[in-house]
Amino acid sequence: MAVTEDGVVQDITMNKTRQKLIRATERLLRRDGLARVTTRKIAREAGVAEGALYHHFGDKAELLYAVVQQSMGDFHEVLESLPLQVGQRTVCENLEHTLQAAFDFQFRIVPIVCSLYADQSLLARTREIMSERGIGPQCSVAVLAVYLQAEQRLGRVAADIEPQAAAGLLLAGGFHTAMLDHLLAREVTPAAARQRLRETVRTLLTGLEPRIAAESFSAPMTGR
Amino acid sequence: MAVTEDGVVQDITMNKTRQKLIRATERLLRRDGLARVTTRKIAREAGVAEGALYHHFGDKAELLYAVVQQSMGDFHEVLESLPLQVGQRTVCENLEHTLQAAFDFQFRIVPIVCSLYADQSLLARTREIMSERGIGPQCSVAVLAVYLQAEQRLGRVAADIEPQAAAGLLLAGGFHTAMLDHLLAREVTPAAARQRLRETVRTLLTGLEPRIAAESFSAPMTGR
Amino acid sequence: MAVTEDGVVQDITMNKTRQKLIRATERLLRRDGLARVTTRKIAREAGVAEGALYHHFGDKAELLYAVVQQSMGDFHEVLESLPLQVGQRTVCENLEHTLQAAFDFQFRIVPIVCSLYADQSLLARTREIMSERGIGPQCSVAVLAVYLQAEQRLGRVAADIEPQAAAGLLLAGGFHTAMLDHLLAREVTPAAARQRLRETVRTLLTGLEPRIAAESFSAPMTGR
Amino acid sequence: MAVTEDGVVQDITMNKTRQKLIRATERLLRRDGLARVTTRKIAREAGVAEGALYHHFGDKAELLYAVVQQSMGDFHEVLESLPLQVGQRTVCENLEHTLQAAFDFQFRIVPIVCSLYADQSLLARTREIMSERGIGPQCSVAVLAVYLQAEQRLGRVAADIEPQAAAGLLLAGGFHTAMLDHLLAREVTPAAARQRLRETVRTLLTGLEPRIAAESFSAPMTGR
DNA sequence: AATGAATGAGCTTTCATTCAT
DNA sequence: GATGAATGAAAGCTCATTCAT
Repeated sequence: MAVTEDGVVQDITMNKTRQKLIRATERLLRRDGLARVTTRKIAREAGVAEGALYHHFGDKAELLYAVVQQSMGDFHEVLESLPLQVGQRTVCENLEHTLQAAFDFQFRIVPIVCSLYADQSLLARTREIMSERGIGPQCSVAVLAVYLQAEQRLGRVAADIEPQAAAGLLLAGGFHTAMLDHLLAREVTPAAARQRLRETVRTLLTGLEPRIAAESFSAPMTGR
Repeated sequence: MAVTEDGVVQDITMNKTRQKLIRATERLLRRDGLARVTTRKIAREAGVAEGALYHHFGDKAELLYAVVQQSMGDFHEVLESLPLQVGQRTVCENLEHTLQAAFDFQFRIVPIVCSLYADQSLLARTREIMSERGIGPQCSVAVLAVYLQAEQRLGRVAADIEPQAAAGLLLAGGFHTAMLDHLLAREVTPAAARQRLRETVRTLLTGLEPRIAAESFSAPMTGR
Repeated sequence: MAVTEDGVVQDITMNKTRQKLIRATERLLRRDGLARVTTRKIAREAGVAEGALYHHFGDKAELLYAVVQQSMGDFHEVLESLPLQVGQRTVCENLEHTLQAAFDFQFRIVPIVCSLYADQSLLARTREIMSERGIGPQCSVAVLAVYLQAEQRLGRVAADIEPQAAAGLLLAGGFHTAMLDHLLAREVTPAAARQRLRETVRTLLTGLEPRIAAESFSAPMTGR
Repeated sequence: MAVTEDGVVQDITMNKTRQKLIRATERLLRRDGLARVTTRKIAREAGVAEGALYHHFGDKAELLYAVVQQSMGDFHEVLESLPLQVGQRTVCENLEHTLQAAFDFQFRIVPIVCSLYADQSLLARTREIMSERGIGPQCSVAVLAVYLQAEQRLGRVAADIEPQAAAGLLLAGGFHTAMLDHLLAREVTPAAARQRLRETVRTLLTGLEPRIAAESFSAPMTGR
């Protein structure tokens, strides 16, 4: 037994191999997708024997659950510092900065998250894990919505929009873009990605409706 | 074209065995996920021999692609008719109608499309198919962007937004929502889905930025 | 019923398809090898339906036998005119000319003949066909041996060599070379092939033993 | 190197399962021909699981190649010792000894090597393997040619013949004979085979050309 | 006689899992 | 705990053959 830097007591040898396996699996999942991740590849990538996997996990699925747990755990860390930004700088800057970090994360987990959809029983188990631990993508949306709501109170965001819908749109944009980048094997430079993201934020901030002061008294052109 | 013994006119796409295979595949994909759907199971579910699959489709990937294509159904028509809607009714109505059809489609194909990401080589194969036939999700985005651009020219959409970014955002919203519905096994009533979609469209139309002071006293332009 | 130019009575329609199938099979056998020749490819190459094959042949093996019969039939035609050359021109010229024709033939049938060895039961059936019709590669050897024997009688070939062994060597050289050309995918120009063949013939004509008149009275250097 | 429980020293090539597979394959290849030899049958014949085959060989082709390599056995050694025979005993004896070993090898591999020609893609794969490892039938020809050249320098072989052509002819003779033995299912006693080989060597040594008049009265130099 | 969709056994290969060392 | 050879059940796919038209 030993105590790690985090102060957590753990059996070192056990966790060494266990962690190596989890990290190797995550790396492979990201690179090749679930269907191409075999126990043999995992063992090789982790630098341990194939049989060792079964000392630490009941079967392959349990190893997978461990990876999902760990990946999902990171999910809302991305948005962690957002509440501290309320009222600071401009809303536009805050959103851009946050979504930039979100996108980096989203781009990395697309292959893992999507892989879950290839196996309904794996997806169901993931659902349970998220529910048990109170995590999941909906949490990120919630955090972002809370931020927008706080800015609404400060009058820095329009009062009549639905923060939940806006937050969903913002995160959806990043995830969808990440998926298309993977699907189309697009090579996007950081600068282009940044520019793309900026346009998205600006579009959502200004809205699609024409805003012509002179006409604001006449009947709205896109009313319903 | 050919006439069956029943006197029913049918074209190639109505082939009986072919249809049985596509429908069986869709059923299994939704129920079990791609990783658990084998050619053997598909054939049994369709009530045909395994070899028949390879008479009608070059390989499993092509069958999958046929399922996606068939699922597009209504959405494809809605998308095609979108250019005709330019200047008609309100922008809000047109977007809601289009996104409604999009969401129906997206909800159906999430389990299939996401499954592709579980296998990088299948993803690459899909990329090829799309590239050969000049199709793919980016086409839907493009069609929607063209529509927005046309409305921009008519002054029914703000001149300074990026149609591409706005179109991406709108479709991303639906896809992301569909993914979450599947992941969380949410049971969403059609009415709730409709309401949700309306909020999303409204949010994007009005934008997050607070309206200028002069207007903030008048009734909101797109209140509900 | 009709009579062909060869004076053979045959049902034209039957033989048309039958011949198309045999020729298509031979072509494919040559190009792809037995393992890659499927009934589907044969039918397509012949321009008939797959089922038609079974109207003319009991099964695939029977079609193959027909091809082998036809190919083997050509086997000794190659050496047909050789008996007429006895005593004409030089032995060297006659051999070169004959082996040139033999090689062209051998190069073409290597893939077919070798394919037979991939299936012992096919090889056994071929053995029967050859035995029934009195054909086969050994006949070519025999024809060449008879020629050499005849030249021996005229004193144009050494009296103390075994015609059978010499004939075997000559034909073996061509066949072996043809096999290596196929195996190594060598591209040999007609000129190079001709040169190669000439050296072979010359080597066999002169023999490996040193022939130094002055020493012919001393003990032979390579006697036994 | 490793020592088994029996205290037997063994190296990698002596691996038990590996050897069982190679021997089973050779047996089946000889009995049924490549077209009828499946991985299933090989595993059953070897008494191991089908999957074991893929632990020891990358694919079926590599197993086949291992069979060929193992079959070379004695012949390889004889070929290697050939350079040491230069100037030793008589050329005739050396050739007979070498070709005897060659024929034993050739007779065994005819069913395998010929089978390769039944599948152009397998033939191409073989070509690659040979090219990678710098081996192949042409190497045997080359070694024999080098030997003949060395004997030429010693005056024990005629100076004006082409060693390459002569070496090719000698090995071709054995291969062709082996092919005919298989095709015609000839049962040849070792004594008859020996005699046949002797005649072939003698024929090539003396050549077909009639000896010059001056000598034709003396006893033949290599009579029997 | 000719067609070609349909069949289903069988192919090579993969891979999660076990177990003697 | 760790190892990695061995297992054997599937996987995707092929193909000779049949049969209703």
